[in-house]
Amino acid sequence: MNGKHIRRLGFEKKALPLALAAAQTREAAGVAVPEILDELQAVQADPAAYLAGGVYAELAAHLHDLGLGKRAAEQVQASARLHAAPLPYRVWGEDLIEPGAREQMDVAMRLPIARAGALMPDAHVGYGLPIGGVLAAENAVIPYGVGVDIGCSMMLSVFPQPATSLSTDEARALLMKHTRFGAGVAFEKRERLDHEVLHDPAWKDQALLRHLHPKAAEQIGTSGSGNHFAEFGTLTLRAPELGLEAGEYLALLSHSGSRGFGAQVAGHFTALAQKRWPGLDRAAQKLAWLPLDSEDGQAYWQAMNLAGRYALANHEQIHARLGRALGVRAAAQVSNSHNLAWKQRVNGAELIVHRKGATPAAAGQLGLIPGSMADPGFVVRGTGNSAALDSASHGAGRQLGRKAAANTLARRDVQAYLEGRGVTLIGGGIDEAPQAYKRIEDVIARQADLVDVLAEFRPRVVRMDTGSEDI
DNA sequence: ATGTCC
Repeated sequence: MNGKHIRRLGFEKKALPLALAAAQTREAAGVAVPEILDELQAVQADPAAYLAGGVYAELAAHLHDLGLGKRAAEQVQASARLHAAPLPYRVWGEDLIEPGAREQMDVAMRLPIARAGALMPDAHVGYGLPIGGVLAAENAVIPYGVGVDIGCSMMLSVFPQPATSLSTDEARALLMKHTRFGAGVAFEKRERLDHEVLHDPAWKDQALLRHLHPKAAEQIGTSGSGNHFAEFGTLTLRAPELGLEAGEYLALLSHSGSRGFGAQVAGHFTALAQKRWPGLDRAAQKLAWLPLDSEDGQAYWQAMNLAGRYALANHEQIHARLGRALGVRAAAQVSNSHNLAWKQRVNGAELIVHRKGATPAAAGQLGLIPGSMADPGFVVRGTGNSAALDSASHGAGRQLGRKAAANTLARRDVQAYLEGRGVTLIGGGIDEAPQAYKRIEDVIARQADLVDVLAEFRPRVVRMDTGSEDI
């Protein structure tokens, strides 16, 4: 009797020495080898029957545990199975939304962890959850339900002086000197500013965060690429609001996120989530989630919230640098995150509400909904619509994808659009052309029951990343 | 969205 006989029966790893020891005991007791092999096969077939005692008990216990482990793993994967039909959800501005975004939201509403959802009128196709998608999940957070740019957000500063007090040339010079745009861009060493968010104790809690801290420190106060911008313009208040009298004011509006730091956090935890559910339906692979009560889920929650605070710190520095250069203190400031997840009570239960390109719009909550580089943006106040999970759109939303915009739009079309509205543009790729976006007036009109408009902001001097194709 | 890897 030797290991070869045992291995041939399919015993491996820890079961192999256990089976061999039992077999040798039987052999010493005078049992013939073919009979022992029959007994081993019987233990293999039904380990539970041999648990009570005897020479095969230890082997049986081990095989029994293996079986339980396998069944548990199967149960875990079964718990990831999608529902056959999506939970019902409301859509605002259905006539403005491409079918692909609806299909993505349908898949999200079939997730076993989904409890409620809504689609905003700026919705368009994204990775996993569509942009403009709102999804409430139970005890789970979906990295791609938040998005790659964790904490992407808006900030508005209103200055107590007329819009005409800053010339186009002055505005352009200020933006060129005090903002930084582009992927990978950081502030020059001697220009860097400190911020309390860089001293947040959370940075020391995870190896990933410790590793990303230097990048965060060098990129703080920068604006990134894509649809991010910083712009001076005119804010029109038709009635007293924000602690200000009605009138026209000089204002600064910025759109920025958590830069390389947030992108790497998103990538790290998306990979962990996808690894966790190898059997997940292909259609939902990018919606892989982390249980909030798991170690990975807790780590993501901490990193995500740190990235959210960091993104707002970026805006604070953008506004502080430009405000200081202007020599004025802002009379009012509004900001909001539109790529983040929040704990929120929904129909009496505490759920995780993901907003991926959606503005929080609880009753009385202030928010900012920008149009495009040459179209107005709006200061809004939420109405607290529960069917929308207290949300609104985060902008106009794309009607052309980046490639489609580059293929169908011409520079002169964009220049004419900018000239017609008196907008000066620094940088800005063709894929960010106003014509690539839905009409903001339509998008605002479709969500009259989600937000009240308090003020209109018209951009005058806009800075964006150069992009691949300069206008 | 990000400088293609944590």
